[in-house]
Amino acid sequence: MSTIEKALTLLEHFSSNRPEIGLTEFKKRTSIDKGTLHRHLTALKNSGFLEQNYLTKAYRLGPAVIRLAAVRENTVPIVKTVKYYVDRIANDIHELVHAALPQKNGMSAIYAKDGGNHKVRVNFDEAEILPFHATSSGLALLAFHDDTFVGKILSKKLVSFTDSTPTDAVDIQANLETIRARGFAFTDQSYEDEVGSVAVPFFGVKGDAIGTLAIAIPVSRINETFHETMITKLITASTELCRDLGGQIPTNVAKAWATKLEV
Amino acid sequence: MSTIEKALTLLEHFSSNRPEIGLTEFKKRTSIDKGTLHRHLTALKNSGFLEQNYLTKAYRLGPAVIRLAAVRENTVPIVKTVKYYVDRIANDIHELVHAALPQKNGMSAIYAKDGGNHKVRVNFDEAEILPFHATSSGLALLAFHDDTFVGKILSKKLVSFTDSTPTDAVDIQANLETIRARGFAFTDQSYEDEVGSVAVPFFGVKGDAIGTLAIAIPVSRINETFHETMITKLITASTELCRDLGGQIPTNVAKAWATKLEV
DNA sequence: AGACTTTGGTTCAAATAATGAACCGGTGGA
DNA sequence: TCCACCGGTTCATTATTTGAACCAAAGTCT
Repeated sequence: MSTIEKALTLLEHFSSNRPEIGLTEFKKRTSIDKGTLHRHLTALKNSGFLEQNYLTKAYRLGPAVIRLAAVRENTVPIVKTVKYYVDRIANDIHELVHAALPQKNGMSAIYAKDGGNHKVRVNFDEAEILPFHATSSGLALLAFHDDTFVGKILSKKLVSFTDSTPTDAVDIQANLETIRARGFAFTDQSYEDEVGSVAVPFFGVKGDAIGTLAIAIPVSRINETFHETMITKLITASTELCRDLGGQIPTNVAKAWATKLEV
Repeated sequence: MSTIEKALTLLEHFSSNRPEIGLTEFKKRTSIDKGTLHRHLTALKNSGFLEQNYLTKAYRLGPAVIRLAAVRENTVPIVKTVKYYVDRIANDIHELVHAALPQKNGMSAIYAKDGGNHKVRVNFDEAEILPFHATSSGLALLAFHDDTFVGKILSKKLVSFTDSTPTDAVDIQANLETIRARGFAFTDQSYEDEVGSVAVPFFGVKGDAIGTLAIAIPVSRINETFHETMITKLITASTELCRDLGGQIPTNVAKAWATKLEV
């Protein structure tokens, strides 16, 4: 791993829940030498990717990322495009819908909308990293991503979040096979207790999964017919989304989705 | 300069006008060895900061920046906060208003609104880098930033964009002195022909300039009273903005602004 | 008040990774 | 068929990164 990658990995530790991280805390989280850490953090600071709270000396994300995100969204307007479909489904089924993109260690939600008027809601933190193996988003993406990437993810230690989190690589591989055949993924309390979720991938020009559309809902509200409704909505939206983004739906997925929609 | 900084500098080359850059084009723009460049670009790609157009092999910004920007905005909601004031001024004076943050080599607009119903408009590309020495935003920021930073900027070669671009470091230093006394900056066709602009800084907790509010308008529409109106609007907005962000207006600036508002 | 802990930050010889000139292989004209 | 241009790779040389020990300041306990 190059020095550059090592340094950029540090940025992954920031999230909405952990917006500022001090030198010592970084050391605890990474087991990288303090001297090295300090030099990396300083380099990131000099580049505008970090800035320092001048009182606590803790580091937080800097203004450079704002500009880059604006350029990226100008280049590939994924957030804007995805927003339309997430809103549509959310308003339609009155549940929490989100879209997510893959990062190195999990999916990152780029937009979410809670269309709910229910009392029991799933809480959801944008910019949180959703682990691949424990969420429907993650599984839906892995199923349609290249094998080497999947292998790399599943060879790491798979953290358990609930009693139902799958942590056996072989089981997960089998599940991915099923997901590939079906064209969608679902999980039952594998990441948070009492929460189930359904997800479909959407595809890029190469027919590779570049992101997911997903619905997270309290298990108490799931039943057979609603499950089917959610899947239909997701499939329809993803189909249109792929068209908007110039993406190509792999033929076997297109076939699986078509039979699902007919029923 | 560390390897990390060198690699991150590559990201500065991307903008809305130049969303994709190939290896050879990078080589032309940077005069870094091709082998080194390729390794750096690959490292950035592996970290999700870049991705490759699979047909042309050109690099473009990747999905990692989206997540980081979301976290940053969650931590320090500058874009959201600034939006209110930019919109207010734009709707008020019917001209192009924007807010910008400093990057390494210039200001980057984070939000812009054209409140105009005029035929002649100033065109404006968000995520473009506005050079410090040629724009009112840049000058307003430099005037209230630390001297070492200013020295670094002014010691580089100062590119000329129009016949009126100031390129003499001594002249600019003198101008910065004036801006410090007045509390605002203005330029006359120093970056684009026929375009003038006015800008005020806004301040962080330390009383340091962290960004600017600015108005860009065709010179034909500038006159004495309108000039004064623009400055008043900008000063009022920046004062409120600093309050929202918990920033501290340096006492001499506060004094200069107060006398301006009285008149 | 003084000792101790914890914080961020720095140093410099040893270890390692970055560098770049030359090279490779594919593609698209002329 | 040749040539130019593209992205990408190789490997000996070179320069940077690394990390254990150290420093200084601020807080905290006795």
